[in-house]
Amino acid sequence: MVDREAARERVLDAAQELFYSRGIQAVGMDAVRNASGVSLKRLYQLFPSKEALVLEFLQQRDSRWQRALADYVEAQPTPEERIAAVFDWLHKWFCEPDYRGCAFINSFGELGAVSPEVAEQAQQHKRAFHDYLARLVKASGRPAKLADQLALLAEGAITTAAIFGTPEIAHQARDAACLLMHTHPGPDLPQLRR
Amino acid sequence: MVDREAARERVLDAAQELFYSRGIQAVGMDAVRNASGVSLKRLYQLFPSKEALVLEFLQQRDSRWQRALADYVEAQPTPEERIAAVFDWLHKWFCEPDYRGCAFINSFGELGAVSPEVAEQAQQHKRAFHDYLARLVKASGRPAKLADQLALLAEGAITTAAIFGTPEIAHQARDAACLLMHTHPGPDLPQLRR
DNA sequence: AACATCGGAGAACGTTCGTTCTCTCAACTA
DNA sequence: TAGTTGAGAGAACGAACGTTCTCCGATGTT
Repeated sequence: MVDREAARERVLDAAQELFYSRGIQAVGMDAVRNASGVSLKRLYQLFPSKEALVLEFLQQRDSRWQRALADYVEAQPTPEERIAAVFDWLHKWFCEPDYRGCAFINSFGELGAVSPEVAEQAQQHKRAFHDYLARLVKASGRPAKLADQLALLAEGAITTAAIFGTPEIAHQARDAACLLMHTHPGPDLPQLRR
Repeated sequence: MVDREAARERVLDAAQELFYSRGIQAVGMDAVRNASGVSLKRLYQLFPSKEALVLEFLQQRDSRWQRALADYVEAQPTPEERIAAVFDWLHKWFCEPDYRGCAFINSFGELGAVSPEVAEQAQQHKRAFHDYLARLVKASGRPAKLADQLALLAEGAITTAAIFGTPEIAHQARDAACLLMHTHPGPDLPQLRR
C-alpha cells in the first residue's frame, strides 16, 4: 500500500461504518484497523490520534450528508416542492437498513460534555442544516420563522425514527411542514413574483 | 451507614448528576463512589453491576421527568392550555443551568447500538411522552395525528436546545404547536362538547 | 549480491476501568 | 472480655484500549 490518499480513504470509510453503527467509544482503533486493512502504524501516520480521526469522520459525514440532501432537494423545481423534498429525503434516509439517527446528535450525547471539539462539530452541522432550510424558505417568500419550525420537525423526526425505527415518521413531519407552510403567507401566486 | 435505602438513594442521586452531565461511559464507578460517599463494596451490594445501576438511573429519570411534566401541565384548566403548557415546561427545563438534552437520547446515542436494554428504555420513555401528548390532544377533541406532530416539535426542541444551549427554541416550538392546533378542527366551543 | 528503506503484523506498554479481595476496625452478642 | 459480624478504604486483578515499538520480509538501488 503505497498510496497515502487511498489509505486515508479506506480508513475513513471504515470509520464511517464503525463509528456510526456502534458509537465512537465502542469502536477501538484495532477495529478500525481490521475493517480498513490499514496497519496501526500507518493509521497513526495518517491520523495522529483517535480524536483526530473522529473529527475527520464527523467533517466528512457532514459534507457527504449536506451534498446528498442538496442533490435530492434541488431536483425539485419550485421552492415549495423543495421544502417538502427535504422531508422526502429524510424518509429515504430513515429507510436505510443501518439507519441509527444523526451521527452528530449521537456523538454529542456521547462526547459533547467532554470534548468541546465534538460539541462544536455538532453545532456546525446543525447550523448548516438550519441555514439550508432558511434559504429554501426565503426562496419561497415566507418568513424566516418558518425555517425554525421546519428545523424542529426535521430534528424531531430524525431522533424519533432512530429510536423507534419507524421511517414513516418522516411523512408525519412532512404533513406538519406543509400545514405550517400553508399557514404562513407566501406570495399569492405559486410562481413568479418579483 | 446502616440504612440500605438511604444508601441506594445517595447512589442514585449521584448517578443522576454524573451520568446526565458527563455521559455514561465517561463516568467510572469510582466517580459514583466519590460523589455518593458509598463504598465500592456497598455499591456492588446495592447494584450488581454498572449496567444495573445505569438501568435504574434511566428508570428513575423517566418517572421523575414524567411527574415533573405532569405536575406543571395539570395546573392548567383547559386542554388547549395544557398542550401549550407542555412547551412552557420544556422552556423551564431548557433553562436549568446544567441542561444537556434528553438523557434517553444521549444514552441511546452512546449505548443504544450495543445495549438492547438501554435502547428499550429510550423507547419506553419516548412512548410514554407520546402517549401523554396523545391524551392531552384527545381531551381537546382533536385528531390523534396532532399528537404525533406535537411530539416531533418537542423532540426537535429538546435536541436543538441541547446542542445550541438556546432555551428560546421552546417558544418557537410552542408557536408552531399552536398553529398546528388551530389548523386542526377541534370542537367549535372551547369547552363542553359531548 | 549487499545494502538500505519501508511497511505490515502484532507484541508490548501504560493507563483506565469494572469488579473483587484484603485488611482493619467498630459494634454487637454471649 | 472474647468472638463474630459487617462496613469502609483502598489495593489488587483482569480486561480493554490508545499508542508505540520490534521484528521481519519485500522492494528497489548500486
